[in-house]
Amino acid sequence: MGTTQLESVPEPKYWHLKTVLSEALDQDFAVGEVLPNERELAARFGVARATLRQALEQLELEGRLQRRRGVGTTVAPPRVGVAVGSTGHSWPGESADGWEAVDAVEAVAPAAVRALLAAGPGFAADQPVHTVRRTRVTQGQAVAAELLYVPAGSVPGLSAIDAPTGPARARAVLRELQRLTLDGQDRSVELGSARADDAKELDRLPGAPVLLVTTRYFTAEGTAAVSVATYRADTCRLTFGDSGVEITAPARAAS
Amino acid sequence: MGTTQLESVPEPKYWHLKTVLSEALDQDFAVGEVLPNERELAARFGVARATLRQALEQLELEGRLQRRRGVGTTVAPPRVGVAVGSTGHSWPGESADGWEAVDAVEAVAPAAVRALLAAGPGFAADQPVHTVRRTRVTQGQAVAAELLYVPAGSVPGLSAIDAPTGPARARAVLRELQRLTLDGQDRSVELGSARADDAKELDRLPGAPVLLVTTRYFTAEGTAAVSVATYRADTCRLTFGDSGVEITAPARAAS
DNA sequence: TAGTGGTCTAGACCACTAA
DNA sequence: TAGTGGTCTAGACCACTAC
Repeated sequence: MGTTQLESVPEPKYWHLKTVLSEALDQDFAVGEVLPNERELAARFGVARATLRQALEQLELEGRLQRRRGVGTTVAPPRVGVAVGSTGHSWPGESADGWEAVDAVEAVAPAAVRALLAAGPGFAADQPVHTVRRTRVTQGQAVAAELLYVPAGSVPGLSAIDAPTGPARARAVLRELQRLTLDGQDRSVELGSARADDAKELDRLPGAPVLLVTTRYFTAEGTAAVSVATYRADTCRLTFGDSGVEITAPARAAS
Repeated sequence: MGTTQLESVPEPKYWHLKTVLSEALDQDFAVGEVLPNERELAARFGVARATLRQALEQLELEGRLQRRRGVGTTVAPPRVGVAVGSTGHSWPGESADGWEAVDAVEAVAPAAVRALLAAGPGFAADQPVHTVRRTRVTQGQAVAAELLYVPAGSVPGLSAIDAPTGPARARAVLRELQRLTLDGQDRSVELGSARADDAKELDRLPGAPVLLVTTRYFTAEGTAAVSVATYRADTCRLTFGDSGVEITAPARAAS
C-alpha cells in the first residue's frame, strides 16, 4: 500500500486474462479436456466476450488451445516436432517422411515464385510450370500442404508423360526430378496466413496462422525447382537437426 | 448471372476486405506511405471499425503493414532475410553476424529449458545457470532478442570471472563457451507471442507474433547450452542456407 | 492539444457440429 | 434442435505520438 503503484501501469485485461488462463491450463486441465464455453468464461471473469476471445486467440496462437466451431475449446497437446531439413540435400519425395503426392497440373506460377525460378535453365516468365501438390501427415494429422513448382525446362522428359492428372502424374513429375543431380538447396521460414485452399487441406479456417517454408533446389544449371510448404503454426514445431537427435520438449511451455 | 451462385457461400467481410486492401497496396501505395486512419477506412468501406481492424491485423501478420499507436498505419517494406543456420556448427558469438551481448546473470532456467538441459554434464534441475541476453540488429533494426542458457557445469572456468554484470560479463561467458569443442547442434522453429521483456527490446507490444528459434549445443558430454531466440515475425524471414546464395524475394508477395 | 491506434463493451446474428 | 465458436456492429474511453 502507501506509495506502491501496483496498477499505475495496468496491463490490458486480455493479457492478464491470458496469464490467468495459462496457469489454470497448467494446473487444472488435462490435454484434450473441454473448457467451459466462451459466454460462461466471459461471465466468470467479468469481461465482455470479445475480450475473453482476445485472450483465447493468444493461447491458440501459442498452441495451448484448440477451438472448433460447433464443438468447443479444448486443451491442445504439445506441438509435434516436424523434421524439415534433417538429412542434407535431397529432392522432394526421395524419403518416406509423410509426404503424399496429390495432384499435378501445368499452370503459370505466382509472381513471387517466378522471381525465384528466374535463375533456372531457360525459364520464361509467363511459361506454365509443372505444379505438384503434396500433403504431409504426421501422427494421423495433416500438418502441411505444399506446392512444388518445376519448370518444364528443368525436366524435359515430362513432355511425354502418360498420366494426365491425379497422384500418378504427381509421382511421375517427382520421379523425373529425381533423375537430375541435386547441387544444393536453401530454405527460408516466415509467418503467413493460410490461403483458402491450403486452409481446407489443413482443416483450418482461411487466414489461420501458418509457417511458410520456401525451398529452392539447385542443379549445375541453376534453380531447377521451388517449393512452398504451408505448415500449421498452431500444431507444428519445425525441426532442423544436424544431429539425429530430436527435440522432444517445447521451447517455452510455461515461461 | 443466371445460375451463377456468386455469393451463395459468402466469405467473411474482413476476408474480402483484406483482399481488396492487399490489391490496393500493390497498386496504389509505395513502401512507407501512410494509409488513411482506421475510422476513415472503415467508413469508406462501410464496415465497423472492428471489422476493418480484423483485416488490417491479417495484413500486419503477413508483413504487409506496420501499425504504430499515435502515428498511423504505413506500408511495410519486404521482410528482411535473416541468416539463422548458414555456416555449419558454431558457438554463439563466434561470427560477427549482428548479435550484440547485453548482459549476463545467474538464474534458475524456466522449466522448458531445464528439460532440454537435462542431458548435460552434471546438471541439477534447480541449479542456477548462466543466462546471457543478446540482441540482434540487421539493417539498423532490432530483429531478435535471445536468452542463452549455460549451466555452470558446462563452463567451470566461469566461477573465477571478474566482470560482475553487464556486456563485459556476457562476453566473458561466450568466450568461455567457445573454449569447448562443439560436437553438434540442432534447431527448431515455432510460432509464439512476445513476452513483455522481449517485446520491449523488439519495439513491439506484448503478445506480438514472434518466431521462436530454439538451439541446442552439444559437446561430447551432452547438451552444453541452449538458446531461445525471439525473432519479430512481422519483419523477418529466417533463412537456412546450405549454399551461400540468399533468397531475396519473399515467398508469397501477391499470390 | 489533436489525432492516431489499442482496448473494451453489450449486444446481435450466422455457420457449424452432434445428438 | 440445442449449443458451440465465428462474425459484425456502434459506440466508448485510453495510451501514445507529434506538433
